Amino acid sequence: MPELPEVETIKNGLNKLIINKTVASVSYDWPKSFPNSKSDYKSFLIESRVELVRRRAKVLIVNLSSQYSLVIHLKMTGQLVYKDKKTRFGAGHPNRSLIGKLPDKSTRVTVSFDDGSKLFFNDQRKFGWMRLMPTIEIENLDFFKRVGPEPLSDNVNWKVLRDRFKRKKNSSIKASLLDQSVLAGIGNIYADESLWGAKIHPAILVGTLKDKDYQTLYKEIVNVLNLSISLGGSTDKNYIDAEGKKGSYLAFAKVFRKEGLPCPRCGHTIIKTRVANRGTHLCPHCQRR
DNA sequence: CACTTGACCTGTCCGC
DNA sequence: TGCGGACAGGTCAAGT
Repeated sequence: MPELPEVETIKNGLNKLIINKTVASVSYDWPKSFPNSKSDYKSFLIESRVELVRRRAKVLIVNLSSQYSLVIHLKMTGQLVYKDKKTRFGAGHPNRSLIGKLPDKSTRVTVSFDDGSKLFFNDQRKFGWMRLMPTIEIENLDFFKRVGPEPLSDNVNWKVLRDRFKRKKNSSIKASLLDQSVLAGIGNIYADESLWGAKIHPAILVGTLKDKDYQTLYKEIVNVLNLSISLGGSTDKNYIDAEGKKGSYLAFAKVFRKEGLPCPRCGHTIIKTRVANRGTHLCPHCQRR
């Protein structure tokens, strides 16, 4: 899915595109993608106004004037794409092939605003969801009660990272980075990229890490996430932002999907293996066990 | 408890 | 071409 940088990019886009718009109607064709009762969305989504779009971990929160919010998880293949009435996606338009023909067969939910513009929730694999709930109850969701701190928050530093990893000492470092209750927002791409930056083998057990490792790893996580946000995230297959644009981070990635290519640091061949049951990319020379 | 595996889905790619 | 299996950015429930 969209990881932290992709969700952040979508959030920024939506804050430019849908603030103060009023919902006119909603339609959906896959109930699990929109698990809300008809009376709820008629009362608290229709005719309510979008006030603010926020992000926590990989989750988007659209605050509505009804005191309800849409809580959205895009999981692996979810997209949130805005399309207004006047933009023409004619031949030659850069986003034509991506959003010109929406809705399409992957469109699960369509939110229509009263000015005729629409927000499409597309999701090929149907893992994602868009749930309506009272804004004050969001913090009580199990996920939000357990989720770890935001890695780019001012309150987080390498010592926080070390403390968060304490209870994971018998897990691999990669599995721990993917665990949202340890640290929020990191997924498979940025786990591999930051471990390469820190020269740490993904299968190393957390219990063997030294303070120096945490210092380096924390710095790499911040660098990698910030770089990706500045590049609009990573587009591997499905990801596009709220305007239909792809992200360009993977052109700068060092190991993710780079198996068979030389390591940009030492020239040894990058390999792909399996750690924590996930495809894992690393340089076997720089990242020793 | 901590940790791993299977399930949720569709689509694509690769080997036979 | 067709078919089976593995795999894909995430998370949860159920297993050990």
